Amino acid sequence: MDDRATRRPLVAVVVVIFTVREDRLEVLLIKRSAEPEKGLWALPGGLLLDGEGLDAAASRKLVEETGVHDVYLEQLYTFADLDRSVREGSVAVSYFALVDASVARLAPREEWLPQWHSLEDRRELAFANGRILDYAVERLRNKLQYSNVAYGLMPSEFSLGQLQRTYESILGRGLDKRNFRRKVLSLDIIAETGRVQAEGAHRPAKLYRFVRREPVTFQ
Amino acid sequence: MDDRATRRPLVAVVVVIFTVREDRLEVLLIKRSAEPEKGLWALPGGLLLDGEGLDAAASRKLVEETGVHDVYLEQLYTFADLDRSVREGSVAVSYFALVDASVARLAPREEWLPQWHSLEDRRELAFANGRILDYAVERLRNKLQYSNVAYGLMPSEFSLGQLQRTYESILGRGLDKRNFRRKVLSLDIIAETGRVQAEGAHRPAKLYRFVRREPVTFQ
DNA sequence: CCAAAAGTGTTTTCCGTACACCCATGC
DNA sequence: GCATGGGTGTACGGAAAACACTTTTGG
Repeated sequence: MDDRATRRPLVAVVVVIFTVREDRLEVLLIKRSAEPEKGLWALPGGLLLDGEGLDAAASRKLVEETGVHDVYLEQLYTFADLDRSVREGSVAVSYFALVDASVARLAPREEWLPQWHSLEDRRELAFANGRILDYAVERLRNKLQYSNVAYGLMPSEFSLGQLQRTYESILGRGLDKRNFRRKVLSLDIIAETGRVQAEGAHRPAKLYRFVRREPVTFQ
Repeated sequence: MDDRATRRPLVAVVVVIFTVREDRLEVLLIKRSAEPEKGLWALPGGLLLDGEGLDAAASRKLVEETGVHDVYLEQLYTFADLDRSVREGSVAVSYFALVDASVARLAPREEWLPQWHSLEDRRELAFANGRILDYAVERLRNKLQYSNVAYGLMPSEFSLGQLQRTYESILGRGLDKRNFRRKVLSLDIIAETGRVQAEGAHRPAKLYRFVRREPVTFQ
């Protein structure tokens, strides 16, 4: 075997895929079907294909696991020696993504099964995945304040109430309705569609859409 | 030759080393002594050594080029295919660092000569180094507002005037003296040493030191 | 006494937060 | 008519920004 080759680090991507289901922030985890840490849950990831770029690999992983493309995807941080199952000296470039759970179609595998997990429920995380997850959540919560990332989680039309519940689920705390509305409207990231949504025994809600369904940051 | 080996990406680190000299923000560049892009200037960097971690490699590069250790060093972003001289499929993990120019001793090589360059003067930058540099400057300016990173650029004792000039050099704009003093003092990152510095025909300045010479972030 | 940098407070503006009531609808 | 979520304005407090003069020294 080529001696230099064994010393050459492998490069992998790891993707923290978030969604909001039933007012809970959830993350996609894969059940490991091989040693080490077999049976535990881990963030989806894998090696770069020959000649593939980092963003491309992350995007491919996202499609493989959820079937969605063109969602919010951002590089987070790069770790060395994250997953010792690959080999010592490996490097993992982490990403985070936001998908609309109602659009995602999780790969229906027997082995390496993907599944949404509530964030609290992280007892059985493999490797240092807990650290990445914490970091991703922190970044997501920050980004929410001064960008339009949430477009990745919302259907094409939505009420301000729905949007607020999504924000609250991610931030893990309640928000004041009036302050929330003033804030998101002042950012000019959403616009009225002119249509309303009548559901239930109460006043129908105006519907909004994101002005741009691509990353926009302020400040 | 092992076929898998040729497809295995190489991992490099690239370090954006900043300093402030004569009230100008400067960056350390290395003159390339080999093709491609021979003769152009590039950010210092290199491959990981066998078993070396990312932070360790960045730190080693910093010592090799400037002789300093224990300075502010932070991971920035990871690029694929940055430096095509290494090989296609390579990955470069970028870092940024801050050093006191009066302490740094640049490696006195003939080949691959390191040299401080003003930020404006970037006509002859190799590869995509310009992008990394822009990103590093942006991150540095942000970090300055809510951390004590500047400790890496200041001598052990300094006046508030000196500190303000350093901030202004990095931010590229003037700051109000009173607001600046109120701000940095309120952050509790510096403390009076009790000594003063008399230089020139004017009132002597009180000297300060950083309370902690290690990364501290607020908010 | 003059030039030069050190040092010092007050006012205004803006942003985040706290807070309570009426509106339109289905049943 | 009542329960339900939709929709709206104002007041307060803290941080950032604007702004000018006095102090201390060396020559």
